[in-house]
Amino acid sequence: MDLDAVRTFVAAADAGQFQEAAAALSITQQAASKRVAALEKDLSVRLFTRTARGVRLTVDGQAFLPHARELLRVADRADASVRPGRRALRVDVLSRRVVPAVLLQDFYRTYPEIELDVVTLDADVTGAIAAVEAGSVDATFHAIALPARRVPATIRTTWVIDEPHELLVGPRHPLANARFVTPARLVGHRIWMPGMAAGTEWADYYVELAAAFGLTIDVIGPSFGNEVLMAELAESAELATLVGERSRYLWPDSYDLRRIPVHDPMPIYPMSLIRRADNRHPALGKLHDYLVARRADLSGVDVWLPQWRDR
Amino acid sequence: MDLDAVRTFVAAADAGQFQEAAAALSITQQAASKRVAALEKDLSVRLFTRTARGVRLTVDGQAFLPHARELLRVADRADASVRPGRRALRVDVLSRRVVPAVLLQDFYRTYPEIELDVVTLDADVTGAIAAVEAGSVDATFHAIALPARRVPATIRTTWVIDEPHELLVGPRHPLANARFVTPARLVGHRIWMPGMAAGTEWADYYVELAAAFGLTIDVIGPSFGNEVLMAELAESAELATLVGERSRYLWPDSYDLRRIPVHDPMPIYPMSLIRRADNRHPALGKLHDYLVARRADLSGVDVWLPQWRDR
DNA sequence: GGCGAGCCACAACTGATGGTTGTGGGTCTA
DNA sequence: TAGACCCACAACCATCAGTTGTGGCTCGCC
Repeated sequence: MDLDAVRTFVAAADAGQFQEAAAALSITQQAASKRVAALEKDLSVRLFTRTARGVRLTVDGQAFLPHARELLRVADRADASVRPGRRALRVDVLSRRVVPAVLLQDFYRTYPEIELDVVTLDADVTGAIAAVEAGSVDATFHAIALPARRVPATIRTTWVIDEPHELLVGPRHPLANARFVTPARLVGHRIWMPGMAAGTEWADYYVELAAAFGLTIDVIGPSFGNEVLMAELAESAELATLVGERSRYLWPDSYDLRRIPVHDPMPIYPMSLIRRADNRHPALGKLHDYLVARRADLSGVDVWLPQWRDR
Repeated sequence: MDLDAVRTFVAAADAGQFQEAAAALSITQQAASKRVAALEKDLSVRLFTRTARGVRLTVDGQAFLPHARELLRVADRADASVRPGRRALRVDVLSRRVVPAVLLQDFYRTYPEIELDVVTLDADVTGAIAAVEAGSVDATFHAIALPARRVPATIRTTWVIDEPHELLVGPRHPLANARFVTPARLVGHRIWMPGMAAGTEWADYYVELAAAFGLTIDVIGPSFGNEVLMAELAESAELATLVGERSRYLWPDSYDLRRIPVHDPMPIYPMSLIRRADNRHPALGKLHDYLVARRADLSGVDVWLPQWRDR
């Protein structure tokens, strides 16, 4: 199926004749006729009945028309998704399972008319900022809310996310039925964070958290995927892991895992929206305002934040 | 943008290399490379970074990928919409504003996974039945519920809709604030049904209704479109029209029109789902059952039904 | 009734294009 | 260092999508 043929079909259906459709597409009437004939042959169905006054849709043509329009619309959007200047808002997230991705989905549900492309650069903070500076993405999320890190002058950051952490455990774990836990109560328990490459901001966070409260957080061992992690957790009476409150680690509800809130203090993972100061993409402003408005009010709550002193 | 190129792009993104993608599409590696290169040139953007081990998506490629998949999906659906044997359920309605279309939309909302094409044949009952017999549509809706009309043996009909009629008037009409009216109270009022070509089943219905209660229903004059009708109604202190309870005649809420129910008796427009007895399209059964289940229970209600004796 | 207007389809031609084979260059591995 | 593996470029060729030219059909109007 050829998109040009589909375009010609739609134009002809709108115009009611090939002549005018051809003119609109800057081709000859014969070319338009040929295109539609080729499309009809391809679909092995007749789309128009030809009359002396023009063309009229057949039943098949009528059924095909809305699909054809949809096809052209999608093609246009696909084109727009990469066309510099008019492209959709493009936001980088570390993973599609953690908070930023969840918030982006909520944002999209609130403003379905805003074109949004979510990508994962697989880069560290520096790489992501470079991508933002280069303009290949409009925004990214990283934990640079605290003063420890310098960013180029062209980059603007806004602290928009405070993600509380929860303990994720299986039913046989001693804390499985706790209503909440304090960091102090986690001392001695094994907390497992596989697949956390040392040096990433997440690893840094957990290392600092462990140091602050004397916890044992294993970042060793490669991750064999989240499926495996979930299965192991569900089985084990000792293992636990930490996840963001709004992260999506439980889609296959097949595992009987429990999320236990952590209080007093509540470990917060801070994240900023990072964008170029001169990026005037209208949707970017909306996203910024949306995130700011949704930011939780933690005043009065006893929270713990990392310092990232050594970065 | 060429769909074959898009297909190649998706295959290559999935495979991580051109070689394998090309094999899957039964073309040479060089052809695949060329296709993607052409697509990149067309979009004037780089979709892959080429390495010695294969290809990896660029940011643009990553953003483009979901759109590309969607594009192929839509193309497939478009194709299926006319491909005999595997095509979507195709239902004929007289107009997209009257009950059957509304019910089809509800049906689609209930079963979004069912592919559905709504067409308007612009034919009379006989023509519509012929189309159903020929298999060019799977079903149609017409007012042949009553015994007056014979249908071919291959055709099966089920009375599935009882549509009450309401009076539609502007704010200056004397009945504008009535909670309901009886047909008797409509005597002497001018009821306007423009665009009702004599001989259609709708015209027959209104003629019989007028005769039964001594109403004056003007079917004269061509319709200049519903916009004009709505505007005239909104202005006039005399004109009124009748519409089906669930019909969509008010989308531009700009007109201050009121719907007044008609009782004692309630004029009902009966409609049947008409299909071929041997049509085994699974969605057709679902539609049938859905409509039967939604049919209103009018037992105990004083209704008026046409006889269509002269057909 | 005949004639012109308007539209679509077929035919012949041609330049562009998408496919093929052949080959070279690059990187990773043994 | 050789071989495996993958991508890109070049040359070639068949097909195809566009063009112009023409004929047939159906209206509507003198």
